[in-house]
Order: sequence, then C-alpha cells, then structure tokens
Amino acid sequence: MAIVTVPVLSRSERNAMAMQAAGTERPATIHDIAAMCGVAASTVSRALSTPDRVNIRTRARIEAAAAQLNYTPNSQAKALSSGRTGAVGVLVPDITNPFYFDLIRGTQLQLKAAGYTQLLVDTEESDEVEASSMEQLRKSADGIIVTASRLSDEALLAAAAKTPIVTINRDVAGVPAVVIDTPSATSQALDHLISLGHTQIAYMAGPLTSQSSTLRWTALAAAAEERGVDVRRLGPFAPKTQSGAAAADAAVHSGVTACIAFNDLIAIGMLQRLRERGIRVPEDMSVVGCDDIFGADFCNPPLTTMASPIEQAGRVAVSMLLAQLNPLAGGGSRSRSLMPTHLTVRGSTGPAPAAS
Amino acid sequence: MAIVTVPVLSRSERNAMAMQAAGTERPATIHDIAAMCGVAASTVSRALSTPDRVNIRTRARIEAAAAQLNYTPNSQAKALSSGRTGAVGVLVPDITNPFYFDLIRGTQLQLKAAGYTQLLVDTEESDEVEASSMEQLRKSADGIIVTASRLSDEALLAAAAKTPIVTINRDVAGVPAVVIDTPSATSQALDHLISLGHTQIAYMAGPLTSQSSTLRWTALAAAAEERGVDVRRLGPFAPKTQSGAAAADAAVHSGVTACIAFNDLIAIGMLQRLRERGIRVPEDMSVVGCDDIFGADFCNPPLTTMASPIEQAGRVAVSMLLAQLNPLAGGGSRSRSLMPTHLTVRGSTGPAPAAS
DNA sequence: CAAATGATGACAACCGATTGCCAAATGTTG
DNA sequence: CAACATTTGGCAATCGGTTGTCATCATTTG
Repeated sequence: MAIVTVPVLSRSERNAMAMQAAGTERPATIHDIAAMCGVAASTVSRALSTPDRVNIRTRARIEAAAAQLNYTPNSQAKALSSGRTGAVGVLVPDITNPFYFDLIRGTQLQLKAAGYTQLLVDTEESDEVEASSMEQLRKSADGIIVTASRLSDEALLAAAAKTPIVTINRDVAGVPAVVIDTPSATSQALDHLISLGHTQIAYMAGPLTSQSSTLRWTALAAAAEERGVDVRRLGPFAPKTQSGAAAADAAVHSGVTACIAFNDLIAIGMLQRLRERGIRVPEDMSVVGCDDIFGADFCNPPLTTMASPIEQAGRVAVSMLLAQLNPLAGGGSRSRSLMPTHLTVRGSTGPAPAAS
Repeated sequence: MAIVTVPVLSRSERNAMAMQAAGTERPATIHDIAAMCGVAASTVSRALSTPDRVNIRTRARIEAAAAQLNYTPNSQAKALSSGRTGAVGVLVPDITNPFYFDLIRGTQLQLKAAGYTQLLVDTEESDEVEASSMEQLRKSADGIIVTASRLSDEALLAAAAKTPIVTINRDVAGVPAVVIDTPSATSQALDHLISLGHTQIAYMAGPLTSQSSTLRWTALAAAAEERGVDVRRLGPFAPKTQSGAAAADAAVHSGVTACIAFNDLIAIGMLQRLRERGIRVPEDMSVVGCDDIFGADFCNPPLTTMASPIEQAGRVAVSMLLAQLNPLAGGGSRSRSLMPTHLTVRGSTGPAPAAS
C-alpha cells in the first residue's frame, strides 16, 4: 500500500491556494504584512496600534504594505484578544414604534461617529426576551443601551453590575439613565387645556409596566389636584394606533372634553376613530399626544403634542455609555441626564365646547 | 536583592481570583465545563456541537454542567474559529426614511427567528460609505442585505463575488435580488388617474442614482404613450417630506392636475405645501404616493398610494440570504423575487377639475 | 481466544489579533 | 573604549472555541 505524503503547507501557501481555488481574495492579515515586510506579526500589530513602540522606518514599511494589501483588522479576533468588541447593543421594546426610529437614528449616528457598531435588538415588549438579549449582548457588545425597560429595578441593577448600561426613560438608582422629562410637559399640557376652558380631562394610560406612563400620570394627577380640575385615568392602552380606537371610545363615553394620551400613536389612533364617529377635533374633543413622532405634524388635524428631543436622547445615551467605557477622557460622566421637553400646540386642541 | 517568585496561575485560578476581586462573575467557558467534568475542552465542544460524536453518558454530564454554569458560547471566539459570525449586515441609505422602518422590522424579525443578529448600517445615501461598510461587514457578517444601492453594477457584482449578498430594489444580473414591483403599480396609478379624467399628469422623480425611480418613470412613460395621455417628469427631488414643497410648486407651475410621486414622503410633503398654498386636494390637484409607509393612512387627506409589501420584502431578502448561506436545506434558492404591489385608493385622488 | 471493527475522547494546531517579557541592537556618557 | 541606558522587535502565551488526527478501549466476529 502506497503511502501518500501530504505536504504540510504554510499559512500563506494555503491562503494562496485558497485564492486560486475560490477566486475569492481572502482578506489580508497581519501575518501577510509581516511576511511581506520580513518582520514578526507582533511588530505589525504594534506598528498599527502602538506606533511609538516601533521604529519609524519599519513602521513606514509596514504601513505601506498594509495599505497595499488593503488590510483591515479582523474585528472578531480583535474582540477576542482585547476583550472589547467595538459594538454597542441597543434594546428597544418595539421597532414598529416610530418613537424608536428617531432614537435609533440618534444612537446610530453617535455610535458611528465614535467608530462603534450598533447591534439593534427588538425585545418585543417582553421582559424575558429583554433579559436573554442582555445576557447575550454581555459578551458580544461593550455596552448596552436599554430603552423603556420592562425589567424590575433589581434585575436592571444586577445587569448594570455586569455590563456597562445606560437606560433611556427608565430611572433606577445606580444605573446611568437618560430621562425625557415628559412629566413636566404633562403639566404644561394640562395648563394649556385649562386655559382653553377644559375641566373634564382624561389621561389615556400606556402599558402598566411602563414607568414613563406611571410617572406622567403621577405628575398629571398632582397638577390636576393643585389646579382643581378633574382628570381621570383611562386604559391601559397598548402604544399602537390600533388602540386609539378603544381609547377614543372610552374618552367619549367618559364624557370628558379633552384627553392627554400616553403617546402620539394612541393620540393619532384616537383622531382617526373620532373622525369615523363624526366627533370633531378639536371642536368636540381636544387631543394631546406625547413625543412628537414622525407624522404628528401632518395627521388630521395636526397633533398638539409634548415634543421630546428623542434623537438627542439617543445621542446623549451613547455619549454617557462611551464615557463609561473610556473613563480616560476625563469629564466626570454624569449618571443621569434629564432631557427637557416642551408643548407644541397644533390643531388638535381648541376651546372647550359650551356645556351641553 | 530578594527574588520575588510570582506563582504561575492556571486559567481557572485566575478566573476565580478575578471573580473574587471584581465581584463580576465571568461567563463560563468550555474549559470550565471541561474541568468540572474531568474531560478535555474539545470533548465539551463536540458534545455541544456534534452530540453523536460523544458518548451519551458523558454528553449528559457535560450538558448538566453547562446548564449549571449557565454556559453560553462566546460568539466572537466561535466566529474566529468557524469563520461564521452569525450576523447579517443590513445597509440602508437613510434610517430616517420610514420606508426602511418597515424593512428593518421585516429583516429583524426574520433574522432573529433564524438565530442571526442584525447589524444595521446607515450609508447616508453615499456610495463611498456604502462601499466601505460592505468591506467592513465582509469580515464581521456572514452576509449582507443592501437596499436601494447607490453603487455601480460592476461594484455590486464584484462585492457579491466576495460576500453573500441580496439586494432589495436594485436589480443587477448575477446578484440575488428582491424587487418590489412598483413599476407595474405605476401603470395602475396612471389608469386610476385617467379613469378620473386626468390627462395632464406629472411624475415627481426621486434621486437620479435611484434605479427604482428610473424604472418607475420608464414604465410610466411607456404606459402614458400607450394610453395617449401627457405625463411629464419633474425633479429630481430628494426622498424627504421637505422636498415636497418644491415638488408641489413645480407641479402647480407645470399646470398638471395630478401627480405621481416617487414616494410617500414627497407626496406627503406635497400635501402640506398644497394646503399652505390653498390648493385643494383632490379637488384642484390629485396626488399619488408610493410605498404606503406609516402615516400614509392618516395624513390629510389620506394618501392614495401604491402599497408595497415592505416588511415582507425584508423577510424574503433574509430568507434568500440564509438559503445562500446554508445551501444544505435544499429548495433551490431563487435568485430573484418580485414582490407584487397594488394601488390603495384613499382621499388624495379625485376627479379632474373642469378645464379652466 | 485473537483479530478486526467501531466508538470514544485526548492532543494539538489553528482562527487573527494583543501583549508581557526578554534579548539584541543602538545610542549615550564618562 | 567600556559601561550603561534606551530603543526596537521577536518569542510565546492568550482570548474561547473548532476540528483533524490518533491512541485507547470496548465490542463483535471468525
């Protein structure tokens, strides 16, 4: 029986063969550069990451070779040895919600500017998915931005101990957070409605698990008491336009003349339903939304809403996270950032109808 | 001078110390499992990835240990050695555009279902950013979904030779593609307008680099000739609501009674501008959009538009890409998928005004 | 009972980078 | 010119897995 000797191939030989076979030019590695320059791979690594550590002449040679081979470091390998992945996870409860479009845009822009990659994850409004995603991201991302978390305070705190985290619209002591100050805008909305003569007002609540909704209601109820007007809470309603129909019906049935919705989606859904039912906005019913999402300005009528600097919130969250990741840059990173909001009055609010 | 002997620590010892020091429980590795079960790390690897290759009893022990340690494989390391990252890049020209929201949702859902991670990248409508992103993703993703590419046919073809790619709304021979059949819907839109008595119609074109816009215009011009009506092309206009103002003015100035916009954003922008100028829709001017994005149903008036199965297109693109990645599953993967569209008539189109 | 067969699991190389440590080369000073 | 200080760059271990190869052990068969 003949013994077939299989020649042992060096890395570059194999690479060359692979290229020949597949026609697919394999990305260059530091070894390729090292071979080309006649130095060790470690020197190449240093030349590119710690330039001072390498003679300026060899560095120049290496840089030239790198450019010629069109070298780009393999991020996987980098991540494995250095421990940092250059990626940041962004968790949103529902990509469908336009609110998060602006947020995602903000994080995306800021992350890209800092050379990071964005890993977008839809947690489907589920705390379980959220928890498992975070666990997963712990290894594949350097940090996580969690929006409108559905997790318990304890769970969030525990997670924050393991991974750098910044939350958005979820305030837990000990976890850096960006909070959009809609509760204060809620009072403005109430004053706006009161100035229009409304005294019977409803708050169309969001999900029970939403801290934002709770905070808004608390602020609203306090302000209402203070001002001596009647504000009742209806719902909860899912933050989708479809829920707007139920919300509209509930509002009409309750006899109020104005309502403040948890968010613009519900408000826009209400507008549609009210129109269907022949109830005029704002003549018969005033509607205030929250967030000023895409569409709030061109719906019918245009929506009076509490404008949130959503995209900016995303950017700030990224900045806070990056400050946490690279403490060197100084500038003591604040652990909490409150984003101001303001009321944008459009066509969906008007004077209260004469008492019937 | 005393010689201090630094004890050499084993991996697990170091790990233990790190845990003690930081209080941060480091994720378990196959080595931890191996140590716990008294087997080699490679055996653990096989037990988890090639179960048949390992005795059922040891496998059970390993699985138990893995569960107890709450083991999750490190995706970076996996990617490094296996060559596959479990991630798919999704390139969109502009995250701002609501069209891509639906698309992103579709890809996200389908990718997650298949256990893949989505890497979202905004190419900012720039061919350079697009090219560099693709080069970057070549190593950090198993495949790429490119929407409305700004690259040349050659560049796309070259890229597709190096990485599995599926394009959306960009048809290049040799590159798998999902194409939304808006050109055919354009003819339907034309017929709809003709049936309403319009004879002077404008097409508000999108970016010159957009193949979709060109194809729609070609189909529209052909259909117009066939039917003997006058359709002129105006623009190009950027696909943003802000461009709608210019588009509206151009349409009015050209004297047409109806226009078909490249997409809903332009159409919605037009509606706003026309309203500002006191031009009634649809009494004075009919407007047709394209895509049926979020907001098209509740703008004022609701927009007649060519409805695209956007989310579905995203899902199909993912399926095609995954079929390309795992050819084993059989089912000869088609290289081109045409998504049907249809006209959704709402309030923005009406009978042509009596000749003035 | 010995030989052939197959199941099982350990060893070690490898993926592409980073980094501590050390030796060689270079430069400086007395 | 010797002694010492500094660069400079290579070696090798490491990150956490995967996978080819091979020795070993148990089982079946002649």
